[in-house]
Amino acid sequence: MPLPDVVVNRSSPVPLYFQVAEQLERAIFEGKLAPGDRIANEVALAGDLGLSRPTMRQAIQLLVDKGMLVRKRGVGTQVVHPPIKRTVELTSLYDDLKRGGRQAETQVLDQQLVEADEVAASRLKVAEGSSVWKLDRLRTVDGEPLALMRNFVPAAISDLSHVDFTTTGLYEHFRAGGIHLRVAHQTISARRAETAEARLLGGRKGDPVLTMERTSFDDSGRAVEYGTHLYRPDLYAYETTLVDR
Amino acid sequence: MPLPDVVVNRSSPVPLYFQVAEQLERAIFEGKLAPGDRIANEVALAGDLGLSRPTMRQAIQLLVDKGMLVRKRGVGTQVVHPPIKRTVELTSLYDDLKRGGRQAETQVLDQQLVEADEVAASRLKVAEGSSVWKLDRLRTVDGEPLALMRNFVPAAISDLSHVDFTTTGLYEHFRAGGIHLRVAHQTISARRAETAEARLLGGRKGDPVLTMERTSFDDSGRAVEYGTHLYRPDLYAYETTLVDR
DNA sequence: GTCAAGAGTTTGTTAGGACATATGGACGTT
DNA sequence: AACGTCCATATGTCCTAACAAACTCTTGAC
Repeated sequence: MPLPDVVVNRSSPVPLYFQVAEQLERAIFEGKLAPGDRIANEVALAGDLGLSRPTMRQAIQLLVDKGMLVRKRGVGTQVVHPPIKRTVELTSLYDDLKRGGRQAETQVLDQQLVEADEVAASRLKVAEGSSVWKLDRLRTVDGEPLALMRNFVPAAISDLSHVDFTTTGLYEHFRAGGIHLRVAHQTISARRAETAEARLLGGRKGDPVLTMERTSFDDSGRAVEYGTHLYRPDLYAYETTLVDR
Repeated sequence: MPLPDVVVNRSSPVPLYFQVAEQLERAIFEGKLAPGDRIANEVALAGDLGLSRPTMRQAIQLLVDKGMLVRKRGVGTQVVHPPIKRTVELTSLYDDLKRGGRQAETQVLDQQLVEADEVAASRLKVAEGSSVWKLDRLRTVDGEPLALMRNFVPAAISDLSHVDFTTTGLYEHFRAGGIHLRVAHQTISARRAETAEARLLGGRKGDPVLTMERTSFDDSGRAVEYGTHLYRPDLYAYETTLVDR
């Protein structure tokens, strides 16, 4: 019965369940816990670590939600995760790339205040014709065009007039302004690139592009951002982990 | 302070937290709780329903994880969800369409035992050359070709020899056989259709197609199914809700 | 030998209580 | 008028405790 060497620090401000989850996650990524391995039962684990069972359960639940562990009543908890990639989080492409250590660059094509059209207004739940920021960017990685991104942000949410988006990601700007993104709805599909799009993405008219439409909400439930993005499918794929509860 | 009329049935086998979550979810979908509304605090809600606070929290947490509610410490819990579509669950396309009340039909193009090639073997974590079922299907909706699906299932997991996939979905077959899918890894992108693919999907060579690669794991952590699917992007889009924890 | 009943194991659900911490507004000071 | 402090509020974390339900394995009957 593999029982990883986890230790908790009670004087740390980091929640106990989170400390445990982090260490278990690391153990799985490092291969100390291999897929198929069963971990000790909750009661024993809690006892060994000097924690209560609910706290131990909370730690395990976090990893279950990430798709790294599965529980079965009467049986135990087993490792599933094939150590490929971390769960998709609510971050922007910019953050993703930056963490991956790749040379991401952004070109701002357009950045101005416009009147919201019907689609943007309905997605952002603002009145048609109201003031929204329009932001067109081209993202390149290692010199290669990767994504063409168009975003709308209600003027009431944030002022983008003096923000330099060649060095700052949109989500990064929100975080700095105290706006905490919590939920996003996404729709992913594909279509042919139009002439202007293809030129910017370094391809030809009619090339297939991956399309993503996204609306993000903050911790007050306000719609904060609506975007339509185009990706070059030969350079980008969208990865997710689904977990059944 | 909107406080929905929720009632719990203690003699029901359905967990209390789930009963509460279901009714809150319905209230949101029916518009009784509008986006932006704040619900009563956990302690009051628990008291009114005769539940303990942990149970009430569990109910709310379920909806927070679904992206329908957001919590803010010191402030309260608010409704986010724009009542568009339910969360993406770990179901197959067949289930999705069936629930949508559309006329989904399946044509089995190929269904045989083959030796696992390198890719399938590595995804399914079986030895290269070992026995796997190969299943090629064409899904049509309302008479229109929608998806071309290729799936591999290890022979050790399930015997597909006598299964009629024109009437049974793959996931449905797993459930009937006592295999419970828990986690799936997906990669979504796009490319041009090849000649044979385009013909089956009712288009032309070079048409853009949405591609999805998926590996599913059951509640023992076993890889159960690996599939590569092609979708017609004019008829299908992949929708998700991301939630930041 | 086969199958069913029962015991043991492990997660699932629920309760009740306590203290911590972030938020926002009220109030008072500068 | 602007700023900072304090307090009420609501969620976040953690604990102890108990019983329920699902699964596995062993035991016993036929």
